[in-house]
Amino acid sequence: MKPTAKQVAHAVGVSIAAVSRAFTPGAPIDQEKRKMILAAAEEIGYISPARRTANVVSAGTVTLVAGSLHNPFYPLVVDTLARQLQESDRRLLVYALPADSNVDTITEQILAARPSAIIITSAYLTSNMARACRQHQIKVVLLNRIQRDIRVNAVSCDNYQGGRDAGRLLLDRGYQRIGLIGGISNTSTHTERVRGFRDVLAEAGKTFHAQASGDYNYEVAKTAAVKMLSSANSPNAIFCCNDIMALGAIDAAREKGLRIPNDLAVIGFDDIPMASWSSYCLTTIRQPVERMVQEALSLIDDPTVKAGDDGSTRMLSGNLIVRHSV
Amino acid sequence: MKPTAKQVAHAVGVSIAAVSRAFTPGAPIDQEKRKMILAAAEEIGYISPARRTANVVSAGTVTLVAGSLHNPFYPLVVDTLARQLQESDRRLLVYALPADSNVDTITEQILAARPSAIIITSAYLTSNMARACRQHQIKVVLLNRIQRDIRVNAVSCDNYQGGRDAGRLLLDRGYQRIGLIGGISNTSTHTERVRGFRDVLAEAGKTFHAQASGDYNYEVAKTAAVKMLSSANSPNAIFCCNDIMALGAIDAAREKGLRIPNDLAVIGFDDIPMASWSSYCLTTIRQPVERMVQEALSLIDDPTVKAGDDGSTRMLSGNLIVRHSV
DNA sequence: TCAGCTCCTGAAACTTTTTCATTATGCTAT
DNA sequence: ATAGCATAATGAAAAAGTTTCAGGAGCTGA
Repeated sequence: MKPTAKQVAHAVGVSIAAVSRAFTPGAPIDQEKRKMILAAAEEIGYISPARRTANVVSAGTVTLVAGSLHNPFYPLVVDTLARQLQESDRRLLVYALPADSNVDTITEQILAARPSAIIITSAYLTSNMARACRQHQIKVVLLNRIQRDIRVNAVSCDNYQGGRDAGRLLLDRGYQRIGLIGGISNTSTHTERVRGFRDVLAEAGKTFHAQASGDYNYEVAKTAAVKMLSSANSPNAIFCCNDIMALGAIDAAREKGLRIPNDLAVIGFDDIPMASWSSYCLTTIRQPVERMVQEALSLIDDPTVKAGDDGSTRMLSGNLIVRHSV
Repeated sequence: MKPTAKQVAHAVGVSIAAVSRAFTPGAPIDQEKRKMILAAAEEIGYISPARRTANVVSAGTVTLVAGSLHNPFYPLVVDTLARQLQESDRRLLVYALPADSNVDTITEQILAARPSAIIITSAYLTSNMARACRQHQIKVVLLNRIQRDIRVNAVSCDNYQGGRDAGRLLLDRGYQRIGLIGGISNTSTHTERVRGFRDVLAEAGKTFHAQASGDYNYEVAKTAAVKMLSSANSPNAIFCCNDIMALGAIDAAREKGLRIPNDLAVIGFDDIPMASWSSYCLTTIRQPVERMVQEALSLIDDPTVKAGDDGSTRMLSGNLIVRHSV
């Protein structure tokens, strides 16, 4: 038997009309009374019809908070997510963050839409927002981001292992002067990839021959690569923390007349569509986007995963895709 | 006096229950009868309560139907749209169409969410869907698409003029053997750009020196360019109907040892971020994405533009961005 | 032909919203 | 102080809308 307004009215000792008003924003009713009614309604499990239809609309909606879509990896995520949601008859709500801002700037806006689940990628989850989500019973999943200070659910490629794989390949191929172009230094993707790469080099008794920051940006990485390749005794292999930087490095090398991979080997990370373009044939670590998105959604769908709980991290291994740039 | 279900019921000659059912998805009612009721309701101006509350919820949400996000131009649109909507406290709902399918495959899904406005880009609006939207009082705006058979609102870059500008530049620079790599032939972007380009050449008494289809795809365009450049007496300038194809053409030329622009001039269309990468420095026609999105939203916000009305087309001029590929 | 089935329907029961008359409350001008 | 007035909150009842239910129409297969 479905709970009705009548039951709530009886429990609180008011008229049915009062219950209806309690659920209507702007209706003339005492705030104290409204609170009591809302509390009683929650206890009994009564949901007003208006709220019911609103729920139906928002139930099938997953919210994605993305950073800039300039790195082609993220459109890939959006695309995959949208498709997978469509298959299960759900919708995708997208927020794009202004460059280098954190989630807080639009937290209120996001919460106002009362989403039932949020996927955050390429942006920091602040403890502020984490608390708000916990309070509102909203599930949060970090995608391609890991954050140690806030214990929330996260899905990520095994960036450490990916970094190791990249390093191992370069070592196996016998490259001696190995350089690194890093991403944005306070991101988990950057630190983990670098750590994996460094560890495997260290195990072989090697260190970086050269090192620079590329800011996860084509132009910055290209400039860094030019500089790196201009030095005497320049590296003959470079690991770039993502693909667009790797493309920048390749273009830099070509401008200097170096041939890939004969004069310089380049390896990237992500496997964006451009990596397979025949001009680049970039060797890279493929992030299993399809499966990452699947995992993120399964975390959201899993009823045993509660909104307020401390989360776990699901780590998926990437695939070394060997093309011709190494 | 607000229109009621009773009036509708009376007008059609059915029970009030039937009217209620007509507005409830999945309720058992004859489709013919539902249509009649919906039509009468529209005439009388009756809106079901569920629809009414749903409207409030979805009022701040704009739906975008995009094709594949593989062409970097579309992530640009998504990004811009998301930001502009955020500024006015609204949300963006994204649908991604599986490659080469039309809107019909997800029409029902889209309509089930009861959007108040839809922006369609990179996908055909079928008359089917147009009719459905008209029935549900949903505003539709085509972005970067024009369709002559269905009169709906559209915002587009002036592709014809852009094609002309491209042609003029090549003529002014004195190129004699001019080739064309087209996009997908039944899109308005393709036909208009080609038409403008062809017209300006014709006015100078010239025709295409070579012509091929690149399918709006890097690899296809690159292959086409290789073939085009292998023929005896190959073109020394190529207009590509969008930027990724132009990048393909440049890469093809370089593989054949040609230098840009000395041996081959290439001009694209869109001005995607990669066009400005220093390896390409692609000369191209910039689509004014920011303003296109603005116009699309202003069409949606303009209360004098009615959902069911025949629409108008707003044409914005593109900008010729001269870099070093011509 | 007819039982069995599905699908559709209006009446009626039920739920919720809205209207309306009433009361309570507080403020102002005398 | 207190009459006069405006405002807000309330329940009863009317109105509006949804859901249930019993039946009827049409189809199908024995």
